Amino acid sequence: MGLAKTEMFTDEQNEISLFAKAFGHPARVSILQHLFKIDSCVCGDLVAEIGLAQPTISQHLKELKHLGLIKGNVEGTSVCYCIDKENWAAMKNVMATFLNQDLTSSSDCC
Amino acid sequence: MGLAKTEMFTDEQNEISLFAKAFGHPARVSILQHLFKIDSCVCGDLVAEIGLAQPTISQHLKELKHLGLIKGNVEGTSVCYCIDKENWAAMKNVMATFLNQDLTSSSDCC
DNA sequence: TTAATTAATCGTAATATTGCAATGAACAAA
DNA sequence: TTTGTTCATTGCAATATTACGATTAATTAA
Repeated sequence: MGLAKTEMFTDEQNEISLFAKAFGHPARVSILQHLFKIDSCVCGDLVAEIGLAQPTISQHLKELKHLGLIKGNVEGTSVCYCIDKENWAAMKNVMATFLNQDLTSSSDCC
Repeated sequence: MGLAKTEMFTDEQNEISLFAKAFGHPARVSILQHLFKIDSCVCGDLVAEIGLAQPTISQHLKELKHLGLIKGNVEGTSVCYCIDKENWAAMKNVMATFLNQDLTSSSDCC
């Protein structure tokens, strides 16, 4: 159905999956890496950097902004996007907890 | 179009997004957490644990297995699934590199 | 004002994902 | 053998995602 039944999962599970979904497209991974690299950016640069049309980039930026991972400031006719480092750190904690589960257990059973 | 143009991104970006996509559904997050928790590999107890139909769980397991994050051994009529810890560790390295990008830079620009 | 620039939004087509009923395959016990 | 159990696969319907042309909104410069 394409519909995730969020009510049957914990808040943590839903949060992890929402963050993961944001990284689940190479264009968004690329956008985030680029924003980290140059430390500040405008949308037009991203359109040139990544080979997708301007509305497509804008749509990906909107998703990342909605999740709080980036923020955008209007500067004249252009918009300055950058990583929201506070929220990024919070997201990283959530993801790290999930990814580091294996530290507690030890042996392979199968 | 729903089609990711993988050829315009780096192998690393595509790999990150593939792993992230696997975690982009709460059911798969829940399956992985459960497999970690009970450590001894359960089988279709997952169907009881999570509130989804057996074919749905089986489909999610197939995706996780295809990515190498879990492995399954047939034991009589049941199948024993567990985390592939070696591959999990490799995945964790890839994801950690992506998530820890912010450690190098410092100041917020916007 | 007008023109140029930049990015968001709208509308829509193509594709992907999710979920499950029905069925099938493999195995164990009777 | 027959029956029951467990899980995979098939086939579909419902929904979500992705991409982009066309347009709009906001701003700057002339």
